[in-house]
Amino acid sequence: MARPPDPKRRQELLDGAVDYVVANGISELSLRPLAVALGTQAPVLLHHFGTKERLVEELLSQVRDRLRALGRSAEAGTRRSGLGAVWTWVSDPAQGPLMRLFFEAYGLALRHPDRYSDFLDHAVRDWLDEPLAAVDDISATLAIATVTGLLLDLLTTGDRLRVEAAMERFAFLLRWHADQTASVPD
Amino acid sequence: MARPPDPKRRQELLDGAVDYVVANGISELSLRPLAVALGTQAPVLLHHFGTKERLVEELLSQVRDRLRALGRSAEAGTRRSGLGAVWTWVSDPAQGPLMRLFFEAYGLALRHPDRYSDFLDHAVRDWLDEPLAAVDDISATLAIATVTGLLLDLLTTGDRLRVEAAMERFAFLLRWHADQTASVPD
DNA sequence: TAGTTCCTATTACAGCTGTTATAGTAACTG
DNA sequence: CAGTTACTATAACAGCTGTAATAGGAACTA
Repeated sequence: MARPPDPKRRQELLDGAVDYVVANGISELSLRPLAVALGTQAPVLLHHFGTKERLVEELLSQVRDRLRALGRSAEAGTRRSGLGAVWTWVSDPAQGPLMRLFFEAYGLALRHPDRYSDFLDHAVRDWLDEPLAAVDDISATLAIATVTGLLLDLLTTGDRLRVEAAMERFAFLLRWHADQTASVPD
Repeated sequence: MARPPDPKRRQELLDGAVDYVVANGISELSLRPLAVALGTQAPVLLHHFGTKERLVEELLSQVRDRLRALGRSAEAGTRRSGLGAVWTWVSDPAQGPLMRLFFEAYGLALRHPDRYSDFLDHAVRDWLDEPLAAVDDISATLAIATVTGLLLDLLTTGDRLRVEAAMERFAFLLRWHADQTASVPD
C-alpha cells in the first residue's frame, strides 16, 4: 500500500476551526470564510470532515472539551470551594467568547434537539458530575442553574457589581443550608 | 390624496410572523418560506417591513411583549408569590416554544450585540423591574438568574422532578433570608 | 368620475450556500 | 523504481438568499 493518512493535519484544521468559531460564532458559520481563515479551501474541509454537519458536531464536541479542561485547571489552581472556583473562571472576561459560544450553541441545540443531541445530553450533566458536584443532586442542580443564570446576566448587562453581589449571597445561603442539614442529621 | 394605508394588514402579517417564528425558530429564518406560510410572497414582506433586519427587530420586540403579557396575566391569575407565579407559567410546557425562542434569541443577541441591542437591553431588565421585583436588586438578580438557569435545565433535560425540587429549595432559602433580614432591622 | 396611492403579484438579479467532479502533486510502501 | 494512496487545488453545479424593478388591480379622495 501507500501513503498513510496524516492525523496531524486534520487536528490542525479542527483546532483552527474551534478558534475561528469561538471568535466568530457558530450560528452563521460558512465553509468558505472558515477555509480562507485557515488558509485552505472549502473542499479541503469537506474532504477531511465529510460534511458541514459532521464538522459542526466535532466542533461542539471540542468546545465541550475545552470547557471541561478549563473547569478542571481552575479547580486545581484555586483554593476556593467548587462553586467559587467555577464562578471565578467562568466569569473571567478572557473566557467571554467561549461562554458566549456556549450560550449560542445552547440556543441552537434547544431549537434543533435532533441535530445537537450530543450537546444537549452533556450541557448540564458535565457540570452536575464534576466541578459543581455538591452534597446532593438538588443543590448541584440549583448551583448550576444559578451560575448559568448569573453568567447570562453578566454577559448581557456587564453589571459585574450587581451580579457578583448576587453570587455571594447565593453562596452564603447555600453554606447556611449545608450547616443546617449537617447539624440536624435525620 | 387617495387610499390611506391599512395598518391592519401589517399587524396581521406581523402576528402571523411571530407565530411562525415561535414554531420554527429565528436563527434560520428565511423570507420565502415565511411568506409561503403567511400566504404571500417575500417582496410583500419587504414592502411592509422594509428589510429583513427590521422585520426581525420587530419580531423580537413582539416576542418581548408576549413574554411580558404572559407574566402579568400569570401574576394576576395565581395567589402565589412572585417567584412561584413566574416559575409556574415559565415552566408550563405550553410555553415551551416561546421560551425556546427566548433562549435562541438570547444566544444570537450575545453574539451580535449591535444587531440585537434592544433585546439585550431588556432581556434582564424586564424581569428585574416587574414580575420578580424583590425587596432589593440583589435578591431580584439572584431570583432571575435561578429561574433562567433552572428553566434552561428543564428545557434541556426534561427532568422536571429534579429541577422543581431545586426550585423549591431556592424558594425556601430565599424566604429564610427575607425573614432573617426582617427580624434584624439595621 | 378622475386621479392618486396602497397593496399585491411576477420576474429577475447578483451573491452566497454546501457539495461534487476533476485533475495534479506529494508521500509513502512494496 | 513502480504503484498506490493522501492531500490539495480549480472549476463548476444547482439551490437558496435578500432585494429591486415592474406592472396590474383595488380602494380611497377630491
